Amino acid sequence: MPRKAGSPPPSADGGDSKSQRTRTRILDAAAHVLSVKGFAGTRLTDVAEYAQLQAPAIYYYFPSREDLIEEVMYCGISDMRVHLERKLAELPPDAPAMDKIMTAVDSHLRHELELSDYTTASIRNSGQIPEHLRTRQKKEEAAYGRIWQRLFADAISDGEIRGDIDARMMRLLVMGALNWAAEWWEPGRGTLDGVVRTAQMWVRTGLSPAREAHP
Amino acid sequence: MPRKAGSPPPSADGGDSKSQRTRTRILDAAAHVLSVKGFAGTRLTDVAEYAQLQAPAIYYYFPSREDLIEEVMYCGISDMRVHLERKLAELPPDAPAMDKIMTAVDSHLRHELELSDYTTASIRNSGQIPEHLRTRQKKEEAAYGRIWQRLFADAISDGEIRGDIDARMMRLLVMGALNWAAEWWEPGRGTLDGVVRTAQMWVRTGLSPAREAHP
Amino acid sequence: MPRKAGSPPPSADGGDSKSQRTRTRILDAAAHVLSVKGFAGTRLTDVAEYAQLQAPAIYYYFPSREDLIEEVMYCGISDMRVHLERKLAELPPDAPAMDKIMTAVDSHLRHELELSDYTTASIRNSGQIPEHLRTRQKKEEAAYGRIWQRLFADAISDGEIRGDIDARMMRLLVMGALNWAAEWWEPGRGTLDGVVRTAQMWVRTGLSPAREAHP
Amino acid sequence: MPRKAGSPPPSADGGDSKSQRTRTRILDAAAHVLSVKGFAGTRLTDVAEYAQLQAPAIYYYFPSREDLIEEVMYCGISDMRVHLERKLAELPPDAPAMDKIMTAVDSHLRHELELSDYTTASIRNSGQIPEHLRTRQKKEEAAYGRIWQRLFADAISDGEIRGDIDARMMRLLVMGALNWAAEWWEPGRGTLDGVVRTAQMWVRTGLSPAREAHP
DNA sequence: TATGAATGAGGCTTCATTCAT
DNA sequence: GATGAATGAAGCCTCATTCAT
Repeated sequence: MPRKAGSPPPSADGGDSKSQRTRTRILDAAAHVLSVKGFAGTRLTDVAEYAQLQAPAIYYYFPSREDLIEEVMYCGISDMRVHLERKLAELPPDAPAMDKIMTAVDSHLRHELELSDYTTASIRNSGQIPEHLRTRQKKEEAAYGRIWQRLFADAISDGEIRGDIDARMMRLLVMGALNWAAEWWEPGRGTLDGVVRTAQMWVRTGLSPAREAHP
Repeated sequence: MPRKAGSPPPSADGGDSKSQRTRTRILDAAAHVLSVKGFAGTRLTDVAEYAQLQAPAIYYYFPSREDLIEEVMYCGISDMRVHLERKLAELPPDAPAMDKIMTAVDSHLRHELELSDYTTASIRNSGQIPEHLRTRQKKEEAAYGRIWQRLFADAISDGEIRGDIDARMMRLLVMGALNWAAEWWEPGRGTLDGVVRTAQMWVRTGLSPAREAHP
Repeated sequence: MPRKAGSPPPSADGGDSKSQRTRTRILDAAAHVLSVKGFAGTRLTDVAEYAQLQAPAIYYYFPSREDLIEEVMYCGISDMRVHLERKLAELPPDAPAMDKIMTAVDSHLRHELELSDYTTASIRNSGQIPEHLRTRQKKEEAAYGRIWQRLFADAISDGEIRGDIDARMMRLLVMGALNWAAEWWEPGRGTLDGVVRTAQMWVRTGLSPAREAHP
Repeated sequence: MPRKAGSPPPSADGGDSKSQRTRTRILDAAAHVLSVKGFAGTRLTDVAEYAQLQAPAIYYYFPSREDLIEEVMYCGISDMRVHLERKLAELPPDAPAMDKIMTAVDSHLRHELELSDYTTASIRNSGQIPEHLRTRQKKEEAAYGRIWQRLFADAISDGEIRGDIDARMMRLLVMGALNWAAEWWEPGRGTLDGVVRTAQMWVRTGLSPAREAHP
C-alpha cells in the first residue's frame, strides 16, 4: 500500500515500486495543472488525464483533492529549499557573502524555470489557497526565507550590501523579480543562462555600496 | 438600461445614476474577489455578497460571469496605463530618461498597492484565464509594455542605462519585482513610500552604467 | 382600469380604449408564442417583445402568467365555437345534415388556419397544460364537441352517414385530421380553399352509406 | 463507457449490459416525459425520477439535455419507419396498393398508441423543438413520408384511389387523423382494434374512386 | 490496483414576479 | 400606464467523492 500524504516528498527515496512511481506521476500532474489553472481551477479529472489514469484512482494514493494539492504546495517550496541548501554547501565555507547571494539567485531561477512545475504552482497559488492547506508550506516558506535573510544580513555586516536600505524590503523585491520570471520566461526566447546572468548583475550592482564617495 | 460590457471603465466618467453606481459596485466587488480567489475560484455569490445584492442582479448589468471578469481584467491594466501616461505627461518634456523610469516605478507601485484590486486581479490572473477573455487585456498589456520599452530604449541611448545588458530581460525583471509586491506588501508593515523609494533605488543603481572606471 | 382576466374575449365588444387594445395585443402575442413554443416554453419576455412592451407591463392586464395563458386557451376554443355556431345559423334550417357537417369542416379549418394563433395554441397545448388551467377551456371544448356530436347524430338518423360505424371514434378521427392541418399547412403551398375542399370530399365520401347495394 | 448519443436506437440490439439497460431506461423516461410535458417542460429531474436515478447520472450517458431529447425525437420517428417497412415487407409482393395503405394505417396507429411514448413525443414536439435538434429526425420524417407518398402514388396509378384529388393534401390529412389519435385515445374507451378498423374504413371508402357512374 | 457507475453539493443562469417611480 | 431595478425559486450542469467489482 502506498504511503499516506504526509510522507516523504515524491522523489525522496528510492521507492521505485510501480506504486511509488504512479504516486509521483499523479503528484507531477497535479503540480502541472495547479500551476496553470490555479487552485480552484484544478480538477481531478484534468490531473488524472495528465497522469494517464482515471480520476478515482487518485484516491488510492491521496485521501482527497485537498491533500494532494497540499502536498504539491509543500513539495514546491521544500524542494526549493533543499536545492538551495545543497548549492550553498558546495561553496567554499569562506566564500564572500555576495557570492552566496549570486548562488541563491542562480539556484532559485534554475529550479523555478527549469526543474519544476511544483515551484510555479507553489508560487502562483500562495495567495489563493485556504489557510489550512498551507501550514506545512508556510513553515517551509519561512525556512527558505530565513536562508535568504541570513545571506542578506551577512552581506550587510560584511559591507557587501549598502547599509542604507530596508533589508527586508529589498529581499522581497529581489525574490519577487525572480518569482515573476515564471510568468514571462519561455525557453524559446533567450537562454536561461542569460536570465540568470542578468538577474545576478542587477542584484550585485543594485545592492553594492555606492562608490561615489571614494575619489 | 445599464451599459453593456465594453463600456467605459468604472471610475471613468460622472455616470452617477444609481444604476451606473451599482454597476461599478459590482465591478469593484468582482475585482476584489478575483484578486483573492483567482479566476476559477471567483463565485458570483461572493461577488454579489461583497457588492451587497443578490447574485442574479449581476445579470442585469453583465451578460455573464465571463463578461464581468473580462471587464475587470481589462480595466485593471487599462487604468494602469492611463495612470502612467498621466504621470509621464506631468514631467517636463526634457526630463532625464532615468527620471521618467523612476516615475514609472512610482506610478506602477502606487497604483498597484494603493488604488486598486483591479490591477492585482489583472496581474495575478493573467496566467489562469482562458485566452478568449484576454483579447482586450492583452492589447492593453502590450501597450503598457511598449511605454516601458520606450523608456528603457531612451535611457539606453542617452547613456543612462548601461548598454551591456539585454534590455528586454531587464525590463521584465524590473516589472516582475514591482508586480510581485502585491503578494507581500501590507499597509501595516512599512510605508508605501518606503517601498517606492527602495525599488527606485534598486532600479537606478542597478541599471546605471558602472562607475568603477572613474577613479 | 382594464378588466380582469375572466372578462369577455378580447375582440368581443367595442372596448376600443387604448387600454383595451393593449390588452388585446398582449393576448394576441401570448397566443402566438404559445402556439409556437408550447406551454412551458412561453416566456413573458417573449410575449412582451411580440406585443412591443416590457414584461412587467403585462401584470397590469393579467394577474399572472398562468391567467394569461388560461385566457388564451379559453379564447381559442371559445372563438371556434362561436364561429361555428354563427356559420350554422346562416344555413337554412332544413339544410341536409351532411351539408351542416360540410359547413363545420369549413368553419373549423378556416378558423384554425386563417384566423388565429389562438386555436393553434389551444389545440397544440391541450395535453401540456396543468389541469387547473383548463377548466373553462374544457367546458368550451365539450360544448364544441357536442355540436359536432349532434351533427353526426342527426346525419346518422337521417341516413346520410352509414350506421355501421362507431360515431364517436369517427368524429374524433375527423376532427383530428382537421386539427393536425395546422402542423403542415402553409399559405405558400396550396390554397386554403383546396384544403377545405379535399377535407370535405374525404369526409363526405368516407362517411356516406355504401352505394354498392343500389344497382 | 456507454455509447454516445447517436448510437443505435434503444431497443435495437441485445446490448444487455447493465449500462446499456440504464441508458435505455433513461431514454424511455425522457420519451415519456417529453410526450406529456413538451420540449420546454421536460425537466431532467422528472426524467431521472421516472428512470429511478438522480439527475446527474443522466450525464454519464448523454452529454446534455438537448442530446437526450434529440435522440428521443430521432428514435420516435425512426422506429416508426422501421416498423412500417417490416410490416410492408410481410405482405405478398403483389398485394393490391390499397391493402398496403391499410397496412400502413394499421402500423402507424398500433405503433403510436400501443408501443411507444417515443412516437407521441416525436409527433407532439415536432413544432416546438429548436431546428438544430431536428436534423436527424427531419431526415427520418422525410423518409417515412416518402413511403406513404409512394403508397399513394401506386394506388392512384392502379386506379385504387380516385385521381381527382390533391394526393399530397390527402396524404397529410390522413396522417393527421392518425397522429391526432394519440391525443384522444385511451385504452379504457374502445378497443385499439376498433380504432384501426374505423380509420381503415374511412380511408378506404373515402379515397376509392366514386361508383356513382356505374348504374 | 484500477475502473465503471452513481450521487450530493454547489455553481451559473433564467425567469416570473414585485416594487418604487 | 409603464418601466427600471431587483429578487427568489428553480433548472442545467460540473465535480469531488464513493462503492462495487
